[in-house]
Amino acid sequence: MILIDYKDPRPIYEQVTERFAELILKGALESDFKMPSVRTLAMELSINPNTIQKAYMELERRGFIYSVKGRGSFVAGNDSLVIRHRQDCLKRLGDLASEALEYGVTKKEMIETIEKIKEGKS
Amino acid sequence: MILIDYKDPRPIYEQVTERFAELILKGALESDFKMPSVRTLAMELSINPNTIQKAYMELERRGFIYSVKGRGSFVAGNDSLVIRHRQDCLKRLGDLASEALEYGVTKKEMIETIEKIKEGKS
DNA sequence: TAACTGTACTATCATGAATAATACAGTTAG
DNA sequence: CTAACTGTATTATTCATGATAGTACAGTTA
Repeated sequence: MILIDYKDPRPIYEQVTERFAELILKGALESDFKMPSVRTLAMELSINPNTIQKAYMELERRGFIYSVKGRGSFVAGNDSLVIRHRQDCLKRLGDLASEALEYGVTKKEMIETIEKIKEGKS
Repeated sequence: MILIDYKDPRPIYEQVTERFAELILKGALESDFKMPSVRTLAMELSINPNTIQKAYMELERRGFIYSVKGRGSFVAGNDSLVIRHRQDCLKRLGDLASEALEYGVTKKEMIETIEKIKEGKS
């Protein structure tokens, strides 16, 4: 479910955070799904529990999960998260396109690039 | 010409590198323009000469400038760099669009976003 | 020749990521 | 009830990286 890439320059806690956010946003993890415990996941990934704790705190701060002392951490309802993320994707795309325009890339080229994308190539 | 943003999480040498790359790619610095010397620029920015040295080494590695011991560093010819950067922009845009597709953003939304961009809004 | 250039090297410091080891409080299955 | 699990918090240590500081050497130029 989670893989750590030690060639990735990003810190481990960030990779874990992003990976779970991705799974939740793509609907791979249902609402109220019980997340692996901090200690269990740390064991599985052969890393320190504090690193997982940091990732879970960040996921909770961003609304992806909720944690209950003694019970565990669970996936939060994700409808508004999905909507927010789509808006964020569009914003990032617009920003990147604006930048590309400044470097001389044309809107036509960009639109053609998007139209050429094969759907479902994950 | 160069400004350091201490709120930017990126290291200083990277900010300097990216800023010069931007100036060169946008044609603000002509070929063979003499770059400020390592020590001069360090003085101006109130940072360490080694930090500028690192930025210039990176700029040279990426083909933006060339350095001559005793004479200085100079902007390299930038035609192929510009072409390469436009291709890179398009690739990044395509990658981001592919990712957005996986999160449920439609091509139509993306294309509309691009079409709405006001040109020359830098 | 003096003052400038790039380049290289070593040492030091601050910061953040990660580890390590506890500790405490709440939950739950046996 | 209790043992074993949960999340959470805290402190100390290690390590890598960015940045600073100081020095040195080689080449250029007015």
